[in-house]
Amino acid sequence: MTTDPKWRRRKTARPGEIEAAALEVFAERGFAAAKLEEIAERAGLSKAAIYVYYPNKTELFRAVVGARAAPDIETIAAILETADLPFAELARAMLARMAEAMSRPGLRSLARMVIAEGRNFPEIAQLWHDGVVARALAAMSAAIARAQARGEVRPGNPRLMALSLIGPMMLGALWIEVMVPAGGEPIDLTALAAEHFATVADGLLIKDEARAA
Amino acid sequence: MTTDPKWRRRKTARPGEIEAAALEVFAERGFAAAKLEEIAERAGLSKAAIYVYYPNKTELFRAVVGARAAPDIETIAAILETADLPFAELARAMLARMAEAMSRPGLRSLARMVIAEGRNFPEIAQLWHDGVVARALAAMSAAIARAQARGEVRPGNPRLMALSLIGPMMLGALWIEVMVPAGGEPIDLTALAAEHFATVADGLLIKDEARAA
Amino acid sequence: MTTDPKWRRRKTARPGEIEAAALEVFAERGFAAAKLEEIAERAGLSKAAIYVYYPNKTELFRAVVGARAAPDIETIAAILETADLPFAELARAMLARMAEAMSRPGLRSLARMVIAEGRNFPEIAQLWHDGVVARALAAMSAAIARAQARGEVRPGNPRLMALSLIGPMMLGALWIEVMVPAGGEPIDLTALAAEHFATVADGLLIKDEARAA
Amino acid sequence: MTTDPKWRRRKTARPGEIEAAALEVFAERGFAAAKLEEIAERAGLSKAAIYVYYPNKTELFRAVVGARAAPDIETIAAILETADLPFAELARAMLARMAEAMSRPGLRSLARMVIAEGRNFPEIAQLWHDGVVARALAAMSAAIARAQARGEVRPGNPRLMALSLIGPMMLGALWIEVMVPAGGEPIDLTALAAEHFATVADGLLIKDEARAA
DNA sequence: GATGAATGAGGATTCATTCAT
DNA sequence: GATGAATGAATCCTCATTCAT
Repeated sequence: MTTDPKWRRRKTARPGEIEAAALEVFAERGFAAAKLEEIAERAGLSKAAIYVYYPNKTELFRAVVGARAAPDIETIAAILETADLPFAELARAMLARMAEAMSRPGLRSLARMVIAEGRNFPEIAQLWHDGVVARALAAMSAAIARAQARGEVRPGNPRLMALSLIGPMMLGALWIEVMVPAGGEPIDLTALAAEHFATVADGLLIKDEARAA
Repeated sequence: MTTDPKWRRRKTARPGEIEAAALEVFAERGFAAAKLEEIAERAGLSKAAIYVYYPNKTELFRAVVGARAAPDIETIAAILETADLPFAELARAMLARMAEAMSRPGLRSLARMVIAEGRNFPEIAQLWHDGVVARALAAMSAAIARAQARGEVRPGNPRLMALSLIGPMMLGALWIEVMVPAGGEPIDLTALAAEHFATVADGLLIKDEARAA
Repeated sequence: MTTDPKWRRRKTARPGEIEAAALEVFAERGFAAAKLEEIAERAGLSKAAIYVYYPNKTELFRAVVGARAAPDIETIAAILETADLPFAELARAMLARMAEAMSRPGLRSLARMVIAEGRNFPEIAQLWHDGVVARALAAMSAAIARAQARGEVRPGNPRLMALSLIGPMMLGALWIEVMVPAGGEPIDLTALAAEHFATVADGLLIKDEARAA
Repeated sequence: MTTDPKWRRRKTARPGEIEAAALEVFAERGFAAAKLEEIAERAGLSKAAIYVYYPNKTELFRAVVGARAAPDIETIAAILETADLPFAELARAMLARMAEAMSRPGLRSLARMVIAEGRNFPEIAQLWHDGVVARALAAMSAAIARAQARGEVRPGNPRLMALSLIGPMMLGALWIEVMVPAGGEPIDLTALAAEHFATVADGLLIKDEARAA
């Protein structure tokens, strides 16, 4: 008759499990509506055990939303800093990478949470601004500016151009997060990346000369 | 005995006042964290009075988030259905109109709220999908398809192209909503619209022929 | 078929009822161990209703322990300030009044609570110090000093003499509060006041023979 | 490999260390508000280790408050039972001893705790009643009765007279415990003992002239 | 219609206590 | 014996909602 222990010491494994469960629940319900009880349940421990690792709900939220996007951002920044590639290659690779990153629900719902709770958690918004969004935007702007200097890209505000590049991928991700569950037509982010690359590289309009030709 | 001006206000004005206050509070705090007490305070009446007009918090939220975007959407759709304009004109006008609409905090925060609460309120996400986003997207896709038929726009998936058009404006709006309060550099949506139009119309890349020339 | 209303508006009556119930429970259990639920029960309302009148447990405690002793103190101070009475009369009357005041459980348990919780609620200790104990002590010291000046009372530190006067009454009250419930022999405070007066009178008074001599 | 000095401490020292820490914490916070964690910290061991020595918080409290006053009581009782001393000497010595005992914070805060928690822990109140207070009171009453029989002390209820003797010292001790931390003027217990002795001596003693007469 | 008063149902947090190591 | 990890049972407090007026 083996005794089934009520619990087992799992000090090192626990924080990860809790954060994973918390990410799920926060993503599903939002910060305020998320119940520690549900997080605890999904993490397979008791409500009180969460307090062994985090002093309160807010800190848990911070830990969950904190820096999780960093790895993805590193990859994208790395691509953009590959200075010797022609800009077209850079842009295509970057969009493809974004499509990939945004296809996984993790980063996507994280981004949605930042949008949702940023007002109530200014430090989290700031964390993401400083650590994620502003960094990505800066890397992209710099790459564009370099390409302009090389004569590959037309003149214009590089920061706004960077928004032109990223915007549709973000919109696609949010669409998947918000509209698809509400019955919206799904979007293939990879296809979007390809189509958007074509648009951004050469424009939508057929040139008059071409038409003329 | 002079009549208290509070009581002269027509009864019919009340729902509008409540919804305005509610929009503010929901936008600032999110659905779950918004308190009816605060809404009532801002609307200048008592918590209980809200229940005269709305059966509960959720219905109030629905009323607030429900159809508010419709007028803006109508304008945009109207532009897009002006069939006889060259696509370039359409796109420029539409982007300018979006910049304008997103410059006012109302629509912007509404959009953010839909993103934030869509998961918890599928019907609201659906309402926005059906009444706002999908309609706008459809109108834009149709305009693109017509332009393709006229030979003004290169071949490609019109829906994805529409996302390329809208995405950056949405991103800009969310940036203003979420990142600027957290210390992010502001964005001029009008400038973004112009720059994005240029990008989308002719692309970022300088053509080899042009370079050669 | 008369409906039995779940509750009735009692705005003005309520605070008093709540404080009475709270005094009981705080006195029985101490601050930390007192449950709002029990207070609510005894006051005949719901836990949440307490929060209509007091923002939290601590404030309720403050309200309960705050100034309740003031009336009794006024009486005692009034006696002591009757400057034209011989000191022996003053002392006898004051001790009798104290016996009376401490015979009612209200003030007695309040005093015990101040002793019990003073460390955890410094402001309450201070409130009692400033409003009750120090005032009484000062009034008594002043009366003694005046009596010394009149040659009725032997020389000596009036403040310490005042403690000699009050101490036994306080001890008697605490005995009733603490030891009697634990099986201690009861004490008749009135008898104690009389006996203590006799003890103290012949010790403080300069003997007639001595004065005569 | 040097032995960690922590482990050299003899096991038997532990209960004492725990009780010392517990006394501190119970005195500072009261029973209910005292946290085992804080006691453990101050005792330099883990919360769980306390359970090796005491089955629960209540028992620890009992152990702490239980018999600690006994030595002091013994001294006082011994003085009082020195039957051959004149009562004036007895009283003076006893008051001086009380002043001394109450000048140390240990006994003083213990007394305060008994007053504070007596209601919630009747057995502790009883323990103190039987082992400390009633014993002291009985010894003192007996001494007074003997002095009355010897004609040194005026007639009257010896028990009430004993309260007259002890009361001011108790009040002084409580003042130091409760009011001084709240900004009250300090009291010199030794001076109080002297002054109170003077007050009480000339009041309790049958005057020489009277005896002579 | 309007509101102040009241409440029930919850949810975060705390802490004495237990258990596996 | 000692402890870090874990938990269950509270308990405070909040807030949407209801009701008598």
